[in-house]
Amino acid sequence: MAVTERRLKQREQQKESILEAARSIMLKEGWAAVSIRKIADVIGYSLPVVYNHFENKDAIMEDFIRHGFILLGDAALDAKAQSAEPAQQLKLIAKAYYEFALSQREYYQIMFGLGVPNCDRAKETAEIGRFGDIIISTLKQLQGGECNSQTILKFHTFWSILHGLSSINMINLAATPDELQQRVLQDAIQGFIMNINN
Amino acid sequence: MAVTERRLKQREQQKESILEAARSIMLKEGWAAVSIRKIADVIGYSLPVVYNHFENKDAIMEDFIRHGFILLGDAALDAKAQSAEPAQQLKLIAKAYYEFALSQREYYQIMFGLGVPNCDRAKETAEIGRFGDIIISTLKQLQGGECNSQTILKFHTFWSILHGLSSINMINLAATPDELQQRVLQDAIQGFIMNINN
DNA sequence: CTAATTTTGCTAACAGTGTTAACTTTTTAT
DNA sequence: ATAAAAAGTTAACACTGTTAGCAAAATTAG
Repeated sequence: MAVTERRLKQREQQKESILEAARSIMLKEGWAAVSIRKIADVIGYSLPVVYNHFENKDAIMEDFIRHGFILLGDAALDAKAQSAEPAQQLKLIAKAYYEFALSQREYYQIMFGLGVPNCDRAKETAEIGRFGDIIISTLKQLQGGECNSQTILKFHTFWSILHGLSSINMINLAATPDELQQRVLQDAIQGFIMNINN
Repeated sequence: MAVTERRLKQREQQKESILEAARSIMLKEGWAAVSIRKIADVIGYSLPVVYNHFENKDAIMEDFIRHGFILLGDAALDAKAQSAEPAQQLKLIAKAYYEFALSQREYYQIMFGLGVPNCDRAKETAEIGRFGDIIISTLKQLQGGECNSQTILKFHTFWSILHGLSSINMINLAATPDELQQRVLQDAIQGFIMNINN
C-alpha cells in the first residue's frame, strides 16, 4: 500500500513545518518567545498536533541543539576543507567556530546555555560526536596519525578555548573590538598548536 | 522619628528573606523552579509583596548574578591571598574559579547562561568589575606594574580560558576525570603566564 | 456502495506562570 | 478620635505547557 508511505511523508512534512515555525520564531524573538501555541498558529493546526511529533517542548529544543551541532559541524568541515595542512586547518576551524557563535547567537545559546538541566543524554548525541570527530581527526594528523589518550584531552582543551573566547565575548559584547578579539583567538590557537606535542 | 528607620529595617529584612527564599528554592530545584508564588509562600506573605521589592522576576535574577560575582570575587581574593607571587596567585585563582563553577553550578549557570537577554547593562555592574579588577591587578603585577592596553586583553584571555574549561566540563560532565581536568587547566594557565609578555 | 475502524484534528480544560488593579486592614500623625 | 498613609490581600488578566475527551475525516473491509 502506497497510502501508508504517503502518510508517513505527510507526517514528516508536518514535523518539518513545526520545526521551521519554531525556528523562525526563535530567530525573530529568541527561544524564550517560542510557545507551542504560536507554533500551532503558524502551521495552521491546533495545539495538540504539535504533541503528535514532540513529547514536550524540551524535545523541540533538543532537536534544535542537534541541528545547531550539525550547522557547527558543517562550518567546521567547510573551514577544514580550505587547507590541507592540519595546523592551518585548526586555525580556520577556530575562526569558523567563533563566527558561528557570534552570528548564530540564538543557536549557540540554546546549545550551551542553561538549557542543559541535568547533564542529560541530550548532550551525548551523534551530532555532538560528529563535531568532535572532525576536530579530533585534525588533531590526530597534527600529532602524526596515532590517537593516544592525550588526544581527547587536547580536543577538550581546544574546544574550551573556542567556547571560552566566544561566550565571554558574547557576554562582554562591544567591550573589545571584534578584530582584536579575533587576534586574541588566533594567538591562543597558535599557542595551543605549538604545545600540541608537549 | 525612629519609626521610619525601623520601617526601613523591616523592609530590608523582608527583601533579604525574599532573596533567601529564592536562593533556597534555586539550590534545591534549580532556577527554573523559582516562582514568585513559591517565594511568597515561603516568606509567609501574599504574592504582590514581592513586587514591592523587585520590579519583576528578572530583577531577582540580576540580584543573584550580582551575588554570584561577589561570591566568585571573594573566592578569587581568598585564593590570591594564599601567595605573594603573582604567577602563583593566578594559578590559585584559576583553581578557585574552576571549583566555584563546579560546586556552585546553579549560580554559575545563571551568571553565564542564556539569562543574558540582550547584552544588557546587567552585565556591567560593579560586582563584575570588582571580579575583573582582582585579576587585572594581579596581571599588572606580573607585567611589572604598568597597565598597558594589552592588560585588559590579557584579562579577557585569562577569563576565557577559565570559563571555557569550566563550562565545557560542566556540559561534558564525567567525560573526563576531575583530576585530569585540573591538570589541563593548570597547563593552560602555565602557558598563559609564560606568554604574558609576548 | 455501505459499514466499521482507524487515523486525525479539534475544543475545552487543568495546573501552572508573571504581573497588576482594586480593595481592606493596619499603622502612623494630627 | 480622626484623617492620611502605608502595608497587605484578594481576584483577576493574559499567558504558559500539557492532556483528556470528543468530532470529523479518511481508510479499510464486507
